[in-house]
Amino acid sequence: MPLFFHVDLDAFFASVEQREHPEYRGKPVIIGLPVSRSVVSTCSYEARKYGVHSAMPAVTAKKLCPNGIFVPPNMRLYSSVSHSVMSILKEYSPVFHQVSIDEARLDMTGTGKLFGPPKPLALKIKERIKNEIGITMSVGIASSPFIAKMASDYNKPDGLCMVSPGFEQKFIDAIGLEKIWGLGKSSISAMHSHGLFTPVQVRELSLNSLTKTFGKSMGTYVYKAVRGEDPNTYEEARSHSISTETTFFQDVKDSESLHRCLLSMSHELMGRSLDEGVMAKTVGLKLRWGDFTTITVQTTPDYPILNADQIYSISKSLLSSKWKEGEGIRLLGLGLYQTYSSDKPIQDSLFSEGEHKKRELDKVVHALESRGLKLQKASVLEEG
DNA sequence: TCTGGGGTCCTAGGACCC
DNA sequence: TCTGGGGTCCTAGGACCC
Repeated sequence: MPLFFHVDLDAFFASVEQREHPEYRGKPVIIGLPVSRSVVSTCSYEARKYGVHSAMPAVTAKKLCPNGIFVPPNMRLYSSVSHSVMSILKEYSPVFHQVSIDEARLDMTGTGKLFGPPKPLALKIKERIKNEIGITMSVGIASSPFIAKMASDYNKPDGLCMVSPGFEQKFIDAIGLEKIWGLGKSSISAMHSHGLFTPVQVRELSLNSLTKTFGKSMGTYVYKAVRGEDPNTYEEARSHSISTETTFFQDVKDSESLHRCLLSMSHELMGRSLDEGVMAKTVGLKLRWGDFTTITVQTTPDYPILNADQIYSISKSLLSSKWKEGEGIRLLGLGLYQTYSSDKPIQDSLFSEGEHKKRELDKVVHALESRGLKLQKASVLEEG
C-alpha cells in the first residue's frame, strides 16, 4: 500500500523570525516592509487574525494591523534553517522530494517495519523538529502525494491529518472545491458559472462533458480530483528555467537605467546557470507597464548562448523590439528557458571561439565572486 | 486591496517539414 | 495548381503554486 507524508512548515519565514527574536513571539509578525509596491511574503498566525495574508499589498497589511512587526525577508537565514529541517526529514525516507523552501514530500511506503505505524511516527518527527530546530510543522498522511498535500493543510498550524485508504473521496467532499490543490481563482469561478459548487456536483458530470467544458487537461484534472484520485501525472527531469525580475519603486523611463539593470541581470543569470551546470537555448524578457499590463518576448537564437555578454545583447534587442524611450516600465524581468545540461556537446558554429573565451572568463569571475572576492569586472578585462 | 519574485504547466497559433 | 494531415518547434499569454 502506497504511503506518503507531506510536510509543510507553519508560517515558515515568520516562525524563523520568532525563533530568532523571542520578543516577537505571540505577536503579529509580517515579512515584508510596509512601503509602496511591496507585498506580504508570509505572516504569523497572530497577524492572520487581523486579516493579513500572503501576497497582500504591505501597505494594506499596515492598515489592517498597525501594530504589526514588519520584518524584511532574510532569505539566507530561511534557507539555512530549511536545510537543517530537510536533513532531518531525509533520515526517514530515501525517496524524498523537497517541493519548496518550506515543503517536502516523503514516500513512506514500506517503512512500517522500520519506523512503526505512520501516525506515531509523524508525531515523533514533529517533536524532533520542534526540539532541534525550534519551529512547528504540519503533516499530511495519505496514500497519494496529492491527498497528503491537502491533508497537511487541514489542521494547520502544528497539525497532523491522516486520510486512511478508501476515504480519499470523503476527504475531498469535506474540504470542498475551493481547497482542491491546483484549482485557483479562475478555474473556481469558471466552475461556479457552470453551476458547480461542490465536489459532489462535479462528480455527476462525465469525463467527456468536463473536458468539453474546461479543456482536456483541466477537465481530466478535476474529474480525477473530485474522486480523490491523484491527477498529477508528474514525470521528473524536464527542462526548466532560470529567471529574475525586479519591480522598480517608480516607473523607469530611460534606456540607460534599463540597460544597467539588464546587464546585472545577465550576469546573475549566467552565474546561476553555471552553478546549476546548465545552458539555455532561449532568452526571454518580461515587461510590465505602468498600468500593470504585462508582456513577454523571447527568442531562440541559432547559435549557442555561452556567456553573459550574449545574454545582455539579446536582452537589449528584445527590449528595443517592445519598448520606446519614455514609456514607463514598472517591472523588468529576464529569464533563460529551455535549459539543457552543459555536459552535452555544444552545437557550435565556426565563429564562436571568442564567445567561448568570454564564457571561460565568466566562469573565473563567478568562481571568485562566489568565494566572496568581489572583483571589478573592468580590471579583470584589462588584464585579459 | 493598487497589486513581489521564482518557478511549472497548459493553450493556441504559426512556421516548417514530409 | 488554392490545397490534406501529422509532427515538431517556437512564441506569447495565462493559470497556478509557494
